[in-house]
Amino acid sequence: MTQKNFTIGVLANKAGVTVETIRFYQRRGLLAVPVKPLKGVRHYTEGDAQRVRFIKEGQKLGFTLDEITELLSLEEDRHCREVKVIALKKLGLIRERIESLRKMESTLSDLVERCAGNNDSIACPIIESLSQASK
Amino acid sequence: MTQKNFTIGVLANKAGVTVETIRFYQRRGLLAVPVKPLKGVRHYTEGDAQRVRFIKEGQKLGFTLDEITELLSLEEDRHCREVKVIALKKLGLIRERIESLRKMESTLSDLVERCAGNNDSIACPIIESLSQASK
DNA sequence: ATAGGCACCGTACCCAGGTACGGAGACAAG
DNA sequence: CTTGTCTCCGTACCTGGGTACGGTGCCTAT
Repeated sequence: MTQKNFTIGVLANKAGVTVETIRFYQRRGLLAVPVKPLKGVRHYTEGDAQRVRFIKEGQKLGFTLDEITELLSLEEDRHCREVKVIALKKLGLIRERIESLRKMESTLSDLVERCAGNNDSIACPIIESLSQASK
Repeated sequence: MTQKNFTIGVLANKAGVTVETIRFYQRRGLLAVPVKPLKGVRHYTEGDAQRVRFIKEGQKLGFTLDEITELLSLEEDRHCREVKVIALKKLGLIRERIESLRKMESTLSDLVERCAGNNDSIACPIIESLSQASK
């Protein structure tokens, strides 16, 4: 379980990232740097691989590395409440971003629809709209 | 119309950005640098203010500065077709982003719902999910 | 014992869209 | 005519999440 059994390159491979990314996570404090024997290279465990996968899953849900650091610190013991708070905040942010993009989508699709797309029309509605600066 | 009438600070104010931003747009080639009289400061026109507002409107619709540069170059004459192509590409990207965020939102809201939020439960579904690394 | 391939480490660079700093010149008010 | 506020200009820095480089050390197979 605590057995150190593979090198950084193998760890990177197992977790689906590059060696540079592992080292980057170590610098960011997301991943511990294992003790280096006076002669030889550092050794990593299955737990390290699991941790990197946790980070990647967190990113897929939209969490930043700072948030993931916090989530990792809440991994052990019962911290459901704290975790839920972080998740709800992220959920709110995601919904805001969706709403903001939805507005862009709506305006832009309307403009595109109104744009003939031939170069004959009096004026391009898209250009017109940008020039209006309606605020 | 072509009358040069105000300074960079006034331009920034009119357009709702900072002086630094104006200078940044000049470096990026979005905005021309007016001739500087041998003695004195550069002067800007209402057209410059209009152009900065165009840039800001473009950003609100999700366009990058590079895309806005292109849109600005298509402002004059009839380039409706080319403009529409750019807008459609952007629209596609926005829709992709919405879809990606929607998936996050769905997964995360499901997890949040399943999370009791008290620290008593056996295991936090959110932490569990991140640890699964289901890919 | 030596060659090739990793590991180690510090540091610099990438993207986008700015923001900040600092010295020097210009200009308007008092 | 001096003081204070702009302007001008080059350059460095910021966020986030990495990617790249280059010299050296270590390990393994031949």
